Amino acid sequence: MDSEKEFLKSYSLSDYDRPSVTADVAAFMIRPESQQNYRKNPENKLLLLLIRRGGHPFKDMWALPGGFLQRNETVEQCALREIFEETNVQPVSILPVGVFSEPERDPRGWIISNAYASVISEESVRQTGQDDAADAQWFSVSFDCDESGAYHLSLNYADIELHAVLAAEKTSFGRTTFRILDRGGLAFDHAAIIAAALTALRNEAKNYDAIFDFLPEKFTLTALQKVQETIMNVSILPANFRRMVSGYVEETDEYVRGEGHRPAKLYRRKK
Amino acid sequence: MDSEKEFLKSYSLSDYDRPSVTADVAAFMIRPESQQNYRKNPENKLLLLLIRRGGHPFKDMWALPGGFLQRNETVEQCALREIFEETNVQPVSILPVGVFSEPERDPRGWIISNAYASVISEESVRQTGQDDAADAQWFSVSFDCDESGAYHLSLNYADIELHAVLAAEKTSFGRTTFRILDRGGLAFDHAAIIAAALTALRNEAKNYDAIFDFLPEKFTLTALQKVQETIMNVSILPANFRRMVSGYVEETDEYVRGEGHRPAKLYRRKK
DNA sequence: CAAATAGTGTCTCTAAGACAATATCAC
DNA sequence: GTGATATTGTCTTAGAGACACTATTTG
Repeated sequence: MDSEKEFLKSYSLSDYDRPSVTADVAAFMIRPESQQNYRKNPENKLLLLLIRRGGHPFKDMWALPGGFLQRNETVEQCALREIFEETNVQPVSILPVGVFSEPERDPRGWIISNAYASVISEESVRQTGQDDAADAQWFSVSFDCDESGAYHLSLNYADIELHAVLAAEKTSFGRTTFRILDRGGLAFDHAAIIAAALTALRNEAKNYDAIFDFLPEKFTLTALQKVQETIMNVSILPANFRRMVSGYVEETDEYVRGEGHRPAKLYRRKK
Repeated sequence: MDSEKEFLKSYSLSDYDRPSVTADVAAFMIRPESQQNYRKNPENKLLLLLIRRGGHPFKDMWALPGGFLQRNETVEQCALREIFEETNVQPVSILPVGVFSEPERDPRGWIISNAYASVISEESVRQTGQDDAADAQWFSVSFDCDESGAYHLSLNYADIELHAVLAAEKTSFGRTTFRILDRGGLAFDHAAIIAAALTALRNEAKNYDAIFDFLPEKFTLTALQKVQETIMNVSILPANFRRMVSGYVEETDEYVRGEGHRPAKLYRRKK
């Protein structure tokens, strides 16, 4: 073991060329949109946090929050730190999406990105009173495939509309990666990262793992169902949804009253 | 755009501290073990490629093949390159397993690892006539959970037996990560990487995506079933397995004869 | 009572597990 | 014929989709 100590003392990593490493986070939130009819339940909108770039490159374009990996932290911790710095919210869960390391992906040089998706509850953002800096905004998201097989990612905030076009490429093990055809106002390769993050999020939502973190601790089953429908972009019959999530939730004693219709029991995530 | 060019000219990444980045690959293969009775079909063994470390740190311990990311390649390309350098086989498919970036994971300094699992057919290894260097060997793998919840990873080659013990930790989105309790002769945090790779591989095998690459282009359904059983560590009734994979394979005109029992039709992966 | 959601019951259909039965070869 | 695998058919069961129905509240 002496020889190992000796070896490490003389060992230097500086001979090798090293990339800069970042963590970029696609932070999602779901916001209820109130209806005209007071009796109707609100519809949901899926939102994604974007930051307007203040400097070059891609100045004034929109990008995912992210930053450089620091010594003494893991890439997961870096992702959590970046999200907290932007939103003042500590997300409960982050989901690894992939590593983006195309040599030419960043004009500043050799920078590889570890991408994560994270889920933030609308309640926690409202409570922390996030300062509405003009350079950080929640964009509503739509992501669909057209007849020709091209994927369209639309992001909207106020009168700002970003529209990226991507091609899906099958890779090994049934995975898909996205190639950017038109980055549509998004910086770097972030359109491809967002597409991958949405795909990962939908995959997780299949087994109800990704949906609870969008909501407060106690929720109605209808609210949970709307979250699921918003993420997966499908519609589900209430009877079937209740049966399917019944194993993942438990009742509380509380009800939501005063909505112009039958009160709904509040549920909690099981275990 | 002039100002962007100007900015990039003066931009330097060298102000930031940067980690070294590696790709480490858990390369799996399945080898048929011939039986006493010539009439019986062979049993399968799951094998993993390990390299004996020639230098410090962890000198003489066993490690996954891997190496430093080079400029002008992606981490996937780096993983493929490393596998090719060790086996002379170009694997068809690699599966991202995760990023391992604990600050203290490598005594040489700040080195983060991108882990991949890959699948190699026994046929391709046999054809390329891999040189049996004593420092690169295929170990048979067993990975199980005991009653107390601890995971045991056993790797065997000839009289070498490595036995690592790990604890599973639930993380967000129903994912599990492994913490090493006893690294059992494996270098660095590679026991945890191997555990994560096996978990990822089993997940992919569920939808029959991971099993075809273990076999040559044409195969019998029984051979395919044995691969599935070996990876998932379960046993399946032949009638049911045939029904389940029927959508993923297509017949050929060829048969395997001379095995002491009814000839089996050869199949091919569909599309 | 009307409008809306909350919640239950049940029929059907599909896919997987279990198992019985038949087919076909080498020796 | 014997012993092995190859292959097919069918009964059962679990879970998801469809849909009809009841329950409860506000205005």
